[in-house]
Amino acid sequence: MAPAYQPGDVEQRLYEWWESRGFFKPSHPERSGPNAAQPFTIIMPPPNLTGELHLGHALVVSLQDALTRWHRMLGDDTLWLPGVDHAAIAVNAIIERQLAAEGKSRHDVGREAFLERTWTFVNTSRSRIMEQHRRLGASADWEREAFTMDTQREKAVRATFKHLYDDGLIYRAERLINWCVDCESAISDIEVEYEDEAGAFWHVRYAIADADGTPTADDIIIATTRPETIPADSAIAVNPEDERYAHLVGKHAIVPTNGRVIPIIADSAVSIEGGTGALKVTPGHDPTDFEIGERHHLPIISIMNNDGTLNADAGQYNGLDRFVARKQLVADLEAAGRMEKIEPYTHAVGHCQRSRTIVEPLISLQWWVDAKTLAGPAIEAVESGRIKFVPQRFERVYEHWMENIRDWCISRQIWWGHRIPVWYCQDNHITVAVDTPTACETCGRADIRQDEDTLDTWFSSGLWPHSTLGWPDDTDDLRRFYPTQVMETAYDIIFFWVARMIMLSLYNMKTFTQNGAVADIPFDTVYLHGLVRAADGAKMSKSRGNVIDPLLSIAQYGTDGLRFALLSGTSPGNDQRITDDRMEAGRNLSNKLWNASRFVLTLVEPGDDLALPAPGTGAVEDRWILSRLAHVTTEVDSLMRRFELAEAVRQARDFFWDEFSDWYIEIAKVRIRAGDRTPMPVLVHVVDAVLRLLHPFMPFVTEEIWQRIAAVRPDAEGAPALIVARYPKPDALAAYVDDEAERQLVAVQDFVRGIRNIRAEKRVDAGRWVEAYIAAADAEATARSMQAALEQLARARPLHIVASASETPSEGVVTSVLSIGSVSLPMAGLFDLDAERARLTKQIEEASAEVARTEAKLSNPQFRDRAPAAVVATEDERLATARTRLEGLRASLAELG
RNA sequence: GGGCGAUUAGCUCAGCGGUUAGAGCGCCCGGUUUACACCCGGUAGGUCGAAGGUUCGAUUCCUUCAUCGCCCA
Repeated sequence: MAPAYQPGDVEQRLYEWWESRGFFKPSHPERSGPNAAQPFTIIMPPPNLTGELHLGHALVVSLQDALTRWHRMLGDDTLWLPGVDHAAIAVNAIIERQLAAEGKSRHDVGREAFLERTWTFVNTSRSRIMEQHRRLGASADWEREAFTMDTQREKAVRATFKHLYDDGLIYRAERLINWCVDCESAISDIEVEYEDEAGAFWHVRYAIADADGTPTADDIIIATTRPETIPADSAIAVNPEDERYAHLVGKHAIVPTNGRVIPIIADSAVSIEGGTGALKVTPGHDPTDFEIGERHHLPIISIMNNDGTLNADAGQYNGLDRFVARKQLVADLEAAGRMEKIEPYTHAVGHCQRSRTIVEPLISLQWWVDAKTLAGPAIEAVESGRIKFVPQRFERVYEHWMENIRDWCISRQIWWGHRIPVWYCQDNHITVAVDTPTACETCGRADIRQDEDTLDTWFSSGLWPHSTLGWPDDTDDLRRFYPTQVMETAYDIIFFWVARMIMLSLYNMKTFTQNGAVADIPFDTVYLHGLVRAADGAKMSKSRGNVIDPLLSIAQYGTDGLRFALLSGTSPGNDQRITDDRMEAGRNLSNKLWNASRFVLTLVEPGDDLALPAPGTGAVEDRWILSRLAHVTTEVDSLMRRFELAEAVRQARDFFWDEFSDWYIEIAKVRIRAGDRTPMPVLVHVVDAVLRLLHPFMPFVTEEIWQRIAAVRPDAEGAPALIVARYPKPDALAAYVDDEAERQLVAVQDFVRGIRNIRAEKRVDAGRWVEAYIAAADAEATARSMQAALEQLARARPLHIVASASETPSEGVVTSVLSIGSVSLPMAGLFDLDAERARLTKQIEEASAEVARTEAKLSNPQFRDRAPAAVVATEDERLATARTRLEGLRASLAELG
């Protein structure tokens, strides 16, 4: 084995081997009998196919792969199903940009050629993002890889559309929608992002009309942030409580740009404090105004074209771009003396999530999903606890959103995506079908044409938990793996994915049963992770130029190093910062695992008996490390069950590095050099167990080493690879828990540290051997049994082990009094009486403080009465220990004279 | 406007009712101890954002406030 771990030599080879052996596929179809396995399924939330691999993906893969590998090792029938999302608007825009570069529009080339071109792009892009996922070690079942646009998913989309339509939950209606001028498409409410922008409140003076509609001298001033919509005004509204305008309600005003007469109405939606208190009402271009318009039966005037220019209804502004029109209109109002004042004003402006351009509310005929009806069961599923969120606080975010949900606009005016499965005949009869129809359902005419629009990408993503398993067909996968166990995604995606997956799955799967019970939920746990931020806490983005390329990190630190960094830094629902330090720590851990294992492997000799000793037998340090392993195994198990992956990996790491490597191996070395082979089974066993514990987090280095371990000690169950070997089970190790051995080893560590401490303090050369005394108290037998190891670790020879401090010399020795016993080093020439006195005095102060603190606590009758007995007992014990130590220190000081 | 999160050692973060509050990195001191310098040994470093309250006991629970960030309207 090489003296340092080289991830580059290992990763690709192992990955290909795992995949070729079929280890990524679910392996335990048996659900009853002795080998019964329960299913564990994670459906990968589909990454956007245009995406370049970033650290967000790396975190997703690290988390989902860790959960998957853990469950696979637990023996579950484990499936991690990968897939890709077709990212309709993004891809459509890319192809349109390509065409634009050639001086063409999509309309020039036509739908068919456009889609042909799109598919070519999609097929290459798709494989790249999944290839990159493989580099991260994703143990997903690639044979089941799904795509939101493939045939099976298309079938699911059409079936869902038809069912919803037949149930009256999908309808077509003309309503105010969010229009993206750049995408030339409607987008849904959640695809609009609001950003504060510096704008203005334009205060415009509208003349009051008399009964004939002629302007009077009287007027009313409105404040607007969107003067270009003035030609579309339908009314002026004031608050009914607003006394300033009470006399004008019921009268009429004149639209300054075109002289149209509009009513002045009272509506409580108008804020008295906002602006001038008088609001121009433009139902065709503002959602609030649209609602006011509905209440007052106002006409809806639409003055904008789909490309953001104004239309003929805008009069003289016909043909102008919306921003040009605004400037022109403001200039005209100023010229006409209608502009009272212009006030700087910062307000939230809606932008298209994709194109970043300002969204226009426009009236448009679109397809809608009745989200309110679907939300009912979706709320119930979470409130009843059938679906749980980790961390739980996001349940409230989810419920709040669901309770206030509005109908979902699902049609898009772009070509890439699932074309709406609706056909119209000449008489505009509607036919909705799963299989492409040849005639109108109503009148039988054959000349039908399909709706030109496509569906929101998230409509197909919302079906993902069941469409990937073969729904609407009755498939083995669906019966075997639905409902899934975990949906793991980022918290900022709750509304996009999680909410819609829950709504649509509950709807489609409402009659699905498992073992005779309704099994409609898509997953029982939603695990939400946070954002990966740059080292300075900033969000990573291309425009900031602070993006870390995971592939470069992998090249530098190994996949395991990167995964360790991401996994040890994540806690449910919280953002994390990624730094080189953390990845370095991961690389170092890989190397430490490699070297510790390499060392153990070089020690193994052909004749060694590698069977673990029975519980309670063997050397005290063997019992100690096995007891610690049992504790760590239990701890990791319970942390994993609570999705505390970072803490689990830390515990495993700390055990391996601090206890096993720094102490157990060092102690075992001494025994082995003396010809004692009994540490061998313990060494091999602990390395094996640590590799198992860490495999879900750092799959490559652990597998690479484990293969060599298995070569000298084959897996008890014959597993050919760590990826399919058994995870350490807490109950199997419970018998090895040994409190007394742990207590004894704490004393041993204290002896060694005590001596090292004095050596460092007295500047004894690191390589020099010194004489030392250990007054071991009730760890005497242990100290004697470990004499050689103690000598080596403390570099102390001759080392005298005695029962109590009274048996050590008192002249010229430097002493440390420990919780159990004490150590002292004869210092001869180096001994400085004053320094020693000062040292002991300082320690006495600390010990006295501790005694005083503990005494105060224990002498409080309230504490004795009300604190749990176990806590009181701990304090009693602490006091006794502190007193003993204090006495020892005082005795040492007294002996100095 | 409503809600959520964060605030702990120089940095990044654990801990979330009961030890003298921990880790990694960094700093300082010492190391060619035959697994590992991607390492080993030893130090230093914190009134746990502020103020109240509950409790025998608060970094941990409650209230208010401050700063930063996010979500919703």
